[in-house]
Amino acid sequence: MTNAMDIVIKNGSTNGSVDGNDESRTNLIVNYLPQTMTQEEMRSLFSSIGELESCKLVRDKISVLPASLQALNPALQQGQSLGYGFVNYVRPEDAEKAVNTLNGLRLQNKVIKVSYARPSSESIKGANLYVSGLPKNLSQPDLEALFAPYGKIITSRILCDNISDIEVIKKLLLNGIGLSKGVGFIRFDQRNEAERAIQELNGKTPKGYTEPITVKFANNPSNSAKAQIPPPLAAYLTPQAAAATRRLTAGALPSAGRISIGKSPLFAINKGLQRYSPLAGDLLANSILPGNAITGSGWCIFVYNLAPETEENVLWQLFGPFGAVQSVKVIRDLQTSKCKGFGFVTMTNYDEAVVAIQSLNGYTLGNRVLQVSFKTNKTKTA
DNA sequence: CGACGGGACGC
DNA sequence: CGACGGGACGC
Repeated sequence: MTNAMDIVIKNGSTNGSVDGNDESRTNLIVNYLPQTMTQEEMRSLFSSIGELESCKLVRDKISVLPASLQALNPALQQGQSLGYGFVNYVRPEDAEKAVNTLNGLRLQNKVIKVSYARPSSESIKGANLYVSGLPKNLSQPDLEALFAPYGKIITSRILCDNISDIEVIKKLLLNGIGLSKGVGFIRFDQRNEAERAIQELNGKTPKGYTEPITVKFANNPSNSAKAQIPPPLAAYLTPQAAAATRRLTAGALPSAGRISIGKSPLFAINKGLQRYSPLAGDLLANSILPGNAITGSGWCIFVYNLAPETEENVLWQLFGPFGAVQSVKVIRDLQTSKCKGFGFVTMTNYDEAVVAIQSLNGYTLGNRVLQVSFKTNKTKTA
């Protein structure tokens, strides 16, 4: 297994790569891309630095869509973005410049990471560890320090509780309870480094710790066998929507961690969803699909029972905490300029729109109970 | 107890 | 208590 063949670096014209091109100084890996970013958008961004040899956004190819629906739109045939990709420049100096200027760039709600891709190799796969039983006050540097003796750490992370409502924040502020769930991830450069860390740390109580920790290989994200969507519903869903639904079904709340304290109102997740929307379609009504999905222009949300004095900023404040908001619109009477009682909000990401609807439908704003749902196709003329 | 805009292929 | 992440090697 130990093979030095793939790490040969020479000054001359030859090297260890298969195709004879040394990519070690031109090929970049880009991580933490926004979910909605396409390969062409990625190409556009990185082309601004210099000429590209290639650009590849990695997508999952697992399809939840029947072939008949995919045939409607070629874009649906591709799986959802896995949030990372590769950019290979023609010139090493451009690659270097891309790392220096684009690493850390904020795109939508993400901060992208741009770094040199490691040479593709079997030895670097499956080097991600799942660690539990960590002290709640352990910092990320602490975690890395614990694992550093066993190899080169590529990434690390400590998971935190979802902050989905105001109660959690209150607890945090009043009691100073830590966010950490006591679990984290460590990705090593090499799998054998990860294996050694397991041998040395799993079940052990590190110095200064009071409890033993668990260290094992992290689950492979590709085979997360969570609740599946019933076929009739899946037939209407985009891959993104299906994935979001899977997460919701599994009880996980997407978009956690983005919360704006002090920008009230914040909201408890609404329990009794349906009764506030007697006339609205379901959350996943077929009337909203697949038109929105195909045009890719965002998810339009209908907001009803707004007060006559309502201004646009109210809608921004209501929906902003849930994710990327593209536009808001308060519908007004042309004569009086007073709000006619409803408005529209377009959000970029389906899963964020779902959470916003779930959270805001039934929410009492002033003395009015809002009704929030995906926009339907109703027209005034009816 | 009433319910789904308006503008428009754009640098 | 356990906890598996919006995404790190070309899905």
